[in-house]
Amino acid sequence: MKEDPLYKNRKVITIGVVSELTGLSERQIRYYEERKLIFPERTERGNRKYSFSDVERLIDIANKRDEGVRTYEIRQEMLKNKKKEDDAKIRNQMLRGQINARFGVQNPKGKN
Amino acid sequence: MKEDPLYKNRKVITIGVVSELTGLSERQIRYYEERKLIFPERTERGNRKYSFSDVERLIDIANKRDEGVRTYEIRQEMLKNKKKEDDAKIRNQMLRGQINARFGVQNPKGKN
DNA sequence: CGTGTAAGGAATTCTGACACG
DNA sequence: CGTGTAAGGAATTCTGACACG
Repeated sequence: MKEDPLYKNRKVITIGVVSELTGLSERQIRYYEERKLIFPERTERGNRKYSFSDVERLIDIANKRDEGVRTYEIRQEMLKNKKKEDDAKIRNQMLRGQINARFGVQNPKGKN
Repeated sequence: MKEDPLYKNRKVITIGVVSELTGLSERQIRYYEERKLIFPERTERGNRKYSFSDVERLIDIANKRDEGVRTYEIRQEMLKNKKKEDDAKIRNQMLRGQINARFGVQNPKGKN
């Protein structure tokens, strides 16, 4: 896990600025959240906060929408990609497991 | 000049979020601007927008203040550092000029 | 389905000022 | 000097709803 200087993923941008950055209306941005295409965090009071990644994703979404792609379809595509990534991650972990079993680490948790 | 993915330097964070991020009061943040330690941009209406760099600089400032350093002194230090950078930049440009004069570029602007 | 809009309220931000020290 | 605070107003954001298509 990398840490802090992942400016790209830190949720700090309010919806007004996101609207400026993307050219989308606040209505649209909120609607894409309703359709589970985007997942802002909230301030204590409840104001939405977005990351640069979110902004980029919104621009992607806007382009897809311009091509006539439905929000549902965009979501399906997202889920498909996510599944691929997750699968890759799991394969990776299994590989590590194999390696440790054969070559490594008598005492994985450091217990006695 | 690098371009867009300089997330670090894009002014997009409102003062409320900056306050959360730095632990400083909005009053303090505005005051450090008054003392020319920090230079937010503004939205159309006039709301301040800060970058991640600004946030980091504010954290630096807060640390200096905790050590008792005055805002005036912090500013002097900043200006000193800036001067160094600018001087380095100029030396760099002069060097390029020398190189071009001796070895390069008959037609620097591409004109006929 | 995707987006606009008016509605009402609550939180945000702004500026200029007084306060203290 | 550095920061808190109350003041008043303007812009922001939120939600739920009606509208159109």
